[in-house]
Amino acid sequence: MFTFHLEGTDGGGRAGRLVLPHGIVETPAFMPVGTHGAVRGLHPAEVQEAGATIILGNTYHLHLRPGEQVIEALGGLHRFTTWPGPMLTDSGGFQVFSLEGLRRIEEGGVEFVSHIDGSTRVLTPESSMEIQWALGADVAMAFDHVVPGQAPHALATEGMERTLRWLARGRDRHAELAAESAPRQTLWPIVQGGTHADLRARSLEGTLALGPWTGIAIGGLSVGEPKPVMHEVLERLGPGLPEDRPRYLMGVGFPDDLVEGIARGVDLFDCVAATRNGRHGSAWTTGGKVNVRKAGHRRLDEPLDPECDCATCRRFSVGYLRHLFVAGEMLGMRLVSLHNIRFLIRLAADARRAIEEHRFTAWRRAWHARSHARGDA
RNA sequence: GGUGGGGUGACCGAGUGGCUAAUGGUAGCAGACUGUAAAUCUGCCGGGCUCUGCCCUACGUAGGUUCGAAUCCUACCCCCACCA
Repeated sequence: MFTFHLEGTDGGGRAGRLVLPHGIVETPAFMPVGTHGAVRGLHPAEVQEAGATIILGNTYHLHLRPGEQVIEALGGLHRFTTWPGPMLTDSGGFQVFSLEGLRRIEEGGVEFVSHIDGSTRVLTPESSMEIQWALGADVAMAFDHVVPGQAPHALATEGMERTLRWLARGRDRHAELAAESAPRQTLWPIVQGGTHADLRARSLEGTLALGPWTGIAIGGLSVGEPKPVMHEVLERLGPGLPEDRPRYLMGVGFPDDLVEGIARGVDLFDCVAATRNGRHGSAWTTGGKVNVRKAGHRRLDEPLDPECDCATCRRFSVGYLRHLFVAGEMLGMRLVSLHNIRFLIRLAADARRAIEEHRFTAWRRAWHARSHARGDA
């Protein structure tokens, strides 16, 4: 349980197999985000059919609504949502970042003003573990302090050091909870440190000292810093990361980010962009980014991406998708969300195959050539 | 036929002498979105140009008053309500 087998490496990329209580995750893999216990707009069967092996839930949001006690009473997050495979819950640490005007950070924990009813909610490293334990995902994440990408050294230091102190507390609480029952959930730490090389190094060192861990996450990236900076952080971190543990780059990314992350040794990704952009009518395709709503698509009788095997592309024309968006039909948002998650899942699977077949560098080069041809960033 | 109300940019609808190419909203067009406070947000939205500005056209139609009119006056056309 909670084991990771590195099955092959090539051109910086890693092909692996992560074994979790609810199933196996072949890596590299993209994990769709289901904040409220649902990948927004999609039926679990659709998410499965798109090839997802593991999805996320969110501690903060599920704590607010419906509350972990309710989910526990209904059999835990898996039974509640009917998602049969592995799940991972984010700790609420990202909400410390994203809900910045609605929270106050103290050493003990973070006080949030609920955006739902204005009530005060406190999340601590310990309570985040208790909530996640009650939710019962395969993987729980440490409660961290995420700072913006432009954070100066002092602030990044504060967030990084606090993340380490909170990690020790969360680890201890999680161990207490886990000691009371059969193993069912593992806890992964999160490396912070912003864009500062020295802080990232210290964060990694401190994190490993608090281990052992069954996996390790890299947080605080794609939060406003330039892309080359993110790449550099990953490159510097790589050599220090245990080879036999999965590496999870949190909150990333766009298609190019997956390719570049994989090339720098990342095994797991998650990102809301697939579903959010999908709801907003923006699709990733092998031909580049497509704005489904564009007027020029009115009479386009072709699939979004002729190379895509998703349920949307197999059946519907862009002309129809555009109509759904213009008419405000929710089906349009669902169909493009579905396409986008399939696109990222297939991208990761293609990369995996290329690594297994030792042609990852060429595969990556070909990807960028196409990327360049279509003028993507 | 009479009386009263009204005709504003694709649509709805503010504006009642200068700060008005004309508030808002809708529709339309384009863009953004990275561990989801997001089915959200931003920009453009009469035409033209030698485009940090200039010119033309525009508030039912035609004329008038005024330095200046979508705003005041006259006539006409059309719409609505009520009365005959």
